[in-house]
Amino acid sequence: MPKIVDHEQRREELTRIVWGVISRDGIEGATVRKVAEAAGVSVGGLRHYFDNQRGLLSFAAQAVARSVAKRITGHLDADLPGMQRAQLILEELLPLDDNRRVEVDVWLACLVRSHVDESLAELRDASWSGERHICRLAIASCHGLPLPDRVGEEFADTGLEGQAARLHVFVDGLTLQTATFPHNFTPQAMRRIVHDELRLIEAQSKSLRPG
Amino acid sequence: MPKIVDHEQRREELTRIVWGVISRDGIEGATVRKVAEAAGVSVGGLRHYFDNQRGLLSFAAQAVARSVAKRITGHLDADLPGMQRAQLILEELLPLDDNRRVEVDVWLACLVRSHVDESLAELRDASWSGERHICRLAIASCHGLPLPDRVGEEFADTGLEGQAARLHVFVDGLTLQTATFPHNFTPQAMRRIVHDELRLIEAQSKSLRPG
DNA sequence: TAGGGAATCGTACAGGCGTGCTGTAATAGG
DNA sequence: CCTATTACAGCACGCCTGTACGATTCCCTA
Repeated sequence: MPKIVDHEQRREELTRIVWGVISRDGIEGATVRKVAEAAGVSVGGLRHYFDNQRGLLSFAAQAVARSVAKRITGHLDADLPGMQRAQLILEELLPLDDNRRVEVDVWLACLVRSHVDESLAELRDASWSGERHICRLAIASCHGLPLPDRVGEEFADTGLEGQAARLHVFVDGLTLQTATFPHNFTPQAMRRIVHDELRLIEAQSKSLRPG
Repeated sequence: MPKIVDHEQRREELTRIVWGVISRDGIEGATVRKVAEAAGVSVGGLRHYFDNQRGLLSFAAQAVARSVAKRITGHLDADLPGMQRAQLILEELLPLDDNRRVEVDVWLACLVRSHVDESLAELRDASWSGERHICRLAIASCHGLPLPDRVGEEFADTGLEGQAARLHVFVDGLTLQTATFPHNFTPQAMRRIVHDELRLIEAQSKSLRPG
């Protein structure tokens, strides 16, 4: 058996190629031919790893979620001050460098396409839950509270839960704007906006939980 | 001269059709054939009003901006309490009913496509400026300050300008989330979220501008 | 060393796409 | 009534798409 290539690893490699094509040409420009050309393989060769185009795009979108989740758990393992950890967690969702910019482009493209393509609906909902979880992690870190363990675990305090929902909206808006108008936001500006927001949340905690 | 139809009015009618197709099938599904079928005309007939597909989509996108602007100026002319006016202004940007939902779908689809399609770049930037202006109008209304006259006119107070930028991010995030996850937001919930945000801004004004 | 399955290639097909072009019905002005 | 002009229909062309499938190359195993 000439299993010269690691099947899963090759899929990951090809996924990076797909990200690049989506980021450059949009999701409607991510045709099997373009992806194959960018990867330096034939269209037939691509289909040994992905049954069809839908599977290709779906896998690429899932890979974004995995990539983000991996980086975030890395920050959770590190021993950092709460505010700094919250900052780093949220920064993983923003287009602060080329890698994250590509991921954001893919995320946004798939999110919008999920309006039409039902094969992305499940992933879209998972993305929502994951993002909300990330916001809860940031809120908990910000206030020095114990971090929620699993996705979907709400705060008992409805005030904190409201803060997480608000932060979720804000982060999505910031992601949308920074991805769509990159010339309006330097990386420093993005970090500053996140920082200011976290300070605001921290300040609100004092009025919510006096003592 | 058999000018039986008003050219401009017919373009507006067809534009509504285009909105519906984009909302249902996405912008990549808005082909000239589908639009023609939805409008009950032939592809050739469509081309008497729009030179090509790009012009069709571009006009439809511009029409969204015009439609929103028209409703907002209506609220500005009305004599209302500041907070209520700010609320109504911002609500025009959200998918609170079927009409606005379609507009939001078109807006979002065009915004994302503008990443790739340079023919939408100008409109995208105009949309940004217009939205920022709307946020400034809301901030001014909220604080009982005189409204800025023209698009692009910044507040002299950098604190107010920062509030407008923050509100802009928040509104974009709320629009994205409510458009993408409509089952998570009832119209009442959307209004409530906007209301809470305006109250927060109002409260911040007291600390920013004591007296 | 022989063979077999994995990996990849290249082509073919059917369908949808934007767009150009021609034909035709209908009306307002002379 | 005649005719120029508008509104629209419909077809044709070339391109690009996703997918199916047979051919080919290559490495590992027996």
